[in-house]
This record gives sequence, structure tokens and C-alpha cells, in this order.
Amino acid sequence: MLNVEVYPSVTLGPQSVGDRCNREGEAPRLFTPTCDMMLVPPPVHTEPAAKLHKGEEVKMELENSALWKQFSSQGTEMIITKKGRRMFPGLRLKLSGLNPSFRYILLLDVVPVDNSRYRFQGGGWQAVGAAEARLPDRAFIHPDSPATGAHWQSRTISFHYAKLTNNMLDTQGHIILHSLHRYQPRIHVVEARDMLRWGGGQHTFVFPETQFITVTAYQNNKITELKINSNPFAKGFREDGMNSKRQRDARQKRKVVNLKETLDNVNCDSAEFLAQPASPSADLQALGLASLPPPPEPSCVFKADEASFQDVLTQEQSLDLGQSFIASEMSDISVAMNHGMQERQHEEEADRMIERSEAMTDQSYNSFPFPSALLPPQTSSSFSSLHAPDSSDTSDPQNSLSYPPLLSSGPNHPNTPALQQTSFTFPTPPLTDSSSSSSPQPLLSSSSTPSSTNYHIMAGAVSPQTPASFAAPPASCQSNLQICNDSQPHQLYLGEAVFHAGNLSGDQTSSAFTYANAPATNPDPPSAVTQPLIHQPPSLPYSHNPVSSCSYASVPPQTLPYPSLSPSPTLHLPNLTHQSNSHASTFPPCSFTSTLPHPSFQAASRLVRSSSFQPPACAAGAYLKACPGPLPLLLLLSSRCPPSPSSFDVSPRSGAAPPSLPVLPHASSDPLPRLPIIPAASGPSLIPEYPLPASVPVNPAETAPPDCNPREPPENV
DNA sequence: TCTACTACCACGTTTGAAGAGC
DNA sequence: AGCTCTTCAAACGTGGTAGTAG
Repeated sequence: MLNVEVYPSVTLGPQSVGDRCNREGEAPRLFTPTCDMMLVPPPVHTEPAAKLHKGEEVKMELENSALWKQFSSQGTEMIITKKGRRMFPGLRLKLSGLNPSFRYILLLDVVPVDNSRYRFQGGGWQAVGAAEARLPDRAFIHPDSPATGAHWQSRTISFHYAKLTNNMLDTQGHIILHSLHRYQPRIHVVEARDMLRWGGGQHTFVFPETQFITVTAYQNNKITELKINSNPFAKGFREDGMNSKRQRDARQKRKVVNLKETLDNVNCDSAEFLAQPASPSADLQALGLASLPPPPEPSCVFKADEASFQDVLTQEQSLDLGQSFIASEMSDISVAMNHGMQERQHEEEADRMIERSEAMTDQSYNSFPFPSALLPPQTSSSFSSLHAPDSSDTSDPQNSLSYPPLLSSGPNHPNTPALQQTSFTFPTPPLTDSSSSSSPQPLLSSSSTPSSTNYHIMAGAVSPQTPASFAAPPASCQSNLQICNDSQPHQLYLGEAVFHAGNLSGDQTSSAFTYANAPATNPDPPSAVTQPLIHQPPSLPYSHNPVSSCSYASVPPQTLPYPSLSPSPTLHLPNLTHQSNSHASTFPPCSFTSTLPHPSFQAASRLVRSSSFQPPACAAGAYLKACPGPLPLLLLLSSRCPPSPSSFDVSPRSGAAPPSLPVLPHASSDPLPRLPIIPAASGPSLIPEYPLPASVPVNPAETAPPDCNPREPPENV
């Protein structure tokens, strides 16, 4: 029996069946109802995270950054469907700076960028109103989690298994989003030092170029073209594909001709038709069901096959610019290119793609109507200095055109020497609001411990690649922004930039910049004046969104001890089999000190409840009791905290004691919504439909090995 | 009437099962 | 008997499109 314990702010849900567990040669494991999962409060942090990462700097690179930027330049759109849709491009990441022997959990969540609803008008996206009520924050835990730092650093990390849905009643564990809203994916690296406990340091990475607007149908034709040309699954829609517009038109034409011929056939055989019962097919077609196969070889029947063949023969060998980005996704695509002939052909194509890609990206970004005032003093070349060089990634023409880090800081380092703004420019609008940085709300945990949580705004600044069509935030944002101006936030995270990336100029490989956990004082967005909103994409909720950031500013970082956790909080992450070394599972409890920022909309009001707000318990400290394989589970994250932390039932690793966490129904409109349990994807009968009443008992006996769906394409090739 | 959404379609990709060959 | 390779079908991912609901 699948068991899902939901901590109010951390709802664990099974990932969709599509969320395969295995990776890279591992036996496929499918998340099944037999996998027990539960979330438990975060462990008590006993060792300062700062020690754990002393001298280290966790870095993350977006491997397919060029592709993302290409989309971003047009205004990335992501289809969301009721059943869930994968993201394309996917998040392909490279991690470094981790302790090879420590275990980490990687999470992906998607947070609204602003509080606006968008509409595609006049060839661009315009904010047209207030956003829908905030949905429960679901986080997608990478199936490999927890894995050692060596594991994460040895391969490309892909989150393409994550699916987006607009079904608020989704039971598959997909990430629920509103359509026509703007979102920003975030990747969280949470240290799970002994694979049984979450704790230690936490890092949040944000790649501004991965912002997207959710849609149920593509609005921007350019995005459609890019998707078709970049996504192998959409090959059929390419110019030379059988599902291209030309081919579809041809099919449509054939259908019409077919129908006409059929009708003619009926006419010419009318005598016979009238004389004897018509065949079923002729009968159907005569009724207009032209889609049915034509009658076999009637003398005057149009031969559709011939026409079709002709159409195929006339297909052109088009190589759209967008196809160039296949190169950046080559690892995904190359799987099918195993044969020499194909491979050579592909390589040749890839080379041409790269060439065109370079030309295109240059054009795209160089010509991007990014306000010069927003651009940092550095030129593209200077940006590259901040980017980790990757000579091997020849498919990524953007590597040479890296973007400077937006922010850089460490949590709770208000006294960190401020970085001169002149030497550290903020090319993107998100930077305009630093309040979020000042007091980022915890996503997984709220107790902010110095250096426990780092926020990284990745080098790819939003603005340069964000299309001007991305409407500026509503006037309300501006007002909020102004409100935030009364502080000097940038100095804070800028200073942190120096603190954590003080050798930026010298460390060319640094791609991660810690995000300061600013104090209550709201920093002053430096870019507020220099960056016209009209050309700036909405700010990130936690780090840039004026509204949220301002609200956060009123709430100083809190270090709330996790309430009476059960003896030995256990993180059941059976996925350890594929990991080499095992660590003692009896690590002393450690307090979770990460301070993930929280999206704007729910910030202020909730945080005010500081007395009962216990961030760590809410999310980061979630304990997982999952199937014995890569962790295919999904979290619901929220700032909501359980009414009674003591109610946590931390079951031992053996899984003997089913946890009994309070399950709270969630209403997005509720200022303090409670998150529903996300039933298991494969075990609908096991998990009640949303909303769920209370905790679901765990049946330890039904912890069969996970059976990952083999249908998932290889993630890392 | 317009907009957004859903269900379905056709095509391509991926994967594992089944069979053949060695 | 065991291994490798090939073939095939099913599942799934994809954008397009017609229909529907508000």
C-alpha cells in the first residue's frame, strides 16, 4: 500500500508513472504503489552547514543553455495539459562543487515569476490581469535522489521526466501550474548527508533563461517552430516530416479528392450500387466518411497512395535554424543515431546546425532589444569570464556568450562587504528587487542558517534573452518596486557575491552565485531606476519580485528549531543501491538551515505567522520513505506549516511504523492553504483523491521493489 | 463572438518482447 | 543453453485541429 504522509507544507506525491527511476544503465524501476513514501519533518541540524561547504562552492550549469536562450529570446511557452506534459527544452544540468561522498537530493520546483496573468497580443505577451490563486507548490525530486555528490557530478542531470499540468486535481504528482502564467523553474540541491536525513547545506539555482509561460496551445508560431525543430518527438511536424503542414494539407486534399472520387465512384457504379447492396466501405464513404480507407481497386477510384508518395518525394531537405538546437540536445537525439551512415549524416547536420545556431544565436541575442541601460558594463566577452568554460560542448554556441550572474550572496551575511555596483552589474530586471534576496522565504526550510542555503542566480541573465514581448509587470509591480527602494538590498547580495564568488574575476569557471539570505532590512534594488520595467521580464517572486520581496523584508530570517522530532528521523531513500558507498544512517540529527525563498504571493501574510512557522519542518526536512530505488517522488512545497509538528510520525527506516502526518486540505485562496496529499500515480486506489483527509497508513509489507517504466527515454546519453 | 481548453489525430521515438541465428 | 542481433508492436511524446465551454 502506498503510503504518503503529507506534512502540511510538504506534500509528497508520487511522480507520474513516467517519472522513471533508473538512469544510465540502472535497471529500470517504476514507481509503483508498492513504494512507500512519506514525508517527515526535517531533521535537526546539528552541524553548521557552513562547515560542510567550507571552501566549496556548489556550481550548477545549464547544459542546454543555448537552447533555452533561444526559446527565451522568443518567449518560452510550455504546454500544459490535463494529463501532464513534459517540459521542452528540458533542464539539463551539470553540478560541481559537491562533496563526492555526501548525498544530495535534487529537487525541481516551478514558481510564478509574478502575480500576473498573460495574454499573447500583438506578437508578444502582455500582462492582462491578476494571476490566479497560487497553487500548491509541488516539487519534483530527481529520481536519482538521494545520490552522492560524485554521482551527481559524474553525469548530466536531467529533469525532463517532470511533467506540467493544469489539472488542479492531478493525482499523478505532476507540477500543477496555471495556464497563461509565467513561471520560473528552480533547482534545489539539498544535502542529505547520510541518505536518511535531509539537512546540511542547501543550494537553490535559478536560470533566468528557463522562465516560461504556460499555455494550453502554443501562441507564438516561432516557439512552435523552435519546438518542432528541436524536439525529436515532434519530428513529424517538420517541413520534411509526414505530419508537416504541407503533408497535412496534402492529406486533407487527398481526403477531399478521395471523397469526391468515392462519390464519383458511387455515381458511376450507381447502377450496380442500386442493383445490389453496397459494400460496407462504399457505403460508409458514400456517407462522407472519407477518412476510411478507399474501396479496394475500384476502376475509377483515386489512388491516394500514389499522390502520397509524390508528396513524399517532393519533400525538401530543410534545415531550419531551430534544428540547430538539436545539437544542444544531442545527447537525447543521438541515441537513435547508432548507425554509421546515420551518424555521419547526423554529425554533418549537427555541424551545420551549430554553424547556423551560432549565427542565429548571435543574431538573436545581439539584436535582442535589451535596454542598454540594463546591460552590464561587461560585454558578452566579459560574461563568458564568469561562465565555466566547456570546450567540449561544441554544440552550445552560447557558451562563449555567457551571462553574468545576477546576484551573488550568502544567506545571513548582511555584513558581507558590499560589492561595488559598478563592478557588478545587474543585467536583468529580477535584480531590480532584492528584497527577496534579503529574506528569501524557505521553500524547503525556513530556518536560515548562515551558508546553509545558497541561492544561485545562474549566469544566464533573464533580460538579455528575455524577449521584449514579455510584458512588463503591471503598475502594481512598479509601486511595489518603489516600496522596495527604500532599502539597499543589492549591496547585500552584491556583497555576498564578493563573499562567495570573490574571485569571480579570477575564477572563470564559476557559474553559481550564492544568493544572500538578506536580513529583514530590505535592500534597495539598484536596477529599479536603471531598468525600465517595460523591457524587463517580471521579477522572480522570491528573489526579484517586488511584491514578495518587500513582504519578505518584514520578516527577518528565523531559525526555528524543528519541533520534537521523533527519535531518529529517517529518510527512506532506497535508491541507495546504485550508489557506491553507504553512510552511517545514524547521523546525529541536524537542523535544516536552508532558506529557500518563497514565491511572492504567499509570502507576507504567511510569514507573519512566524510564531508558528517552522520552515524546516515544512519542507526541506521532509523525510522520504520511498521505493528502494531512485527516488521517484514528488513534493508539495508550501510555506504552510503543520499545526502540530509533534504530530509527525517518523518511522524508522524499516518502515515498521507508518507515519501519521496531518493532511490538510488545501484551498489556494486560503491565505494559509493546506496542501493536499498527492496520491500515488500508480495507486489511485491507494491514495484517496484530492483532497485527502488525513495521513494514509503505510503498509510496510507492500514495499515491493520499484518498477520503473522503461518507456522513458534515456536521460543521459 | 471571442478566448481558452479539451479530446482526438497522425506521426515519430523509444523500448522491451519475441524470434532467429550463432 | 546462452548470447547477440534483428524485428516488431505497444506505449508514449509531439503539435495540429476541430469541437466545446464560459
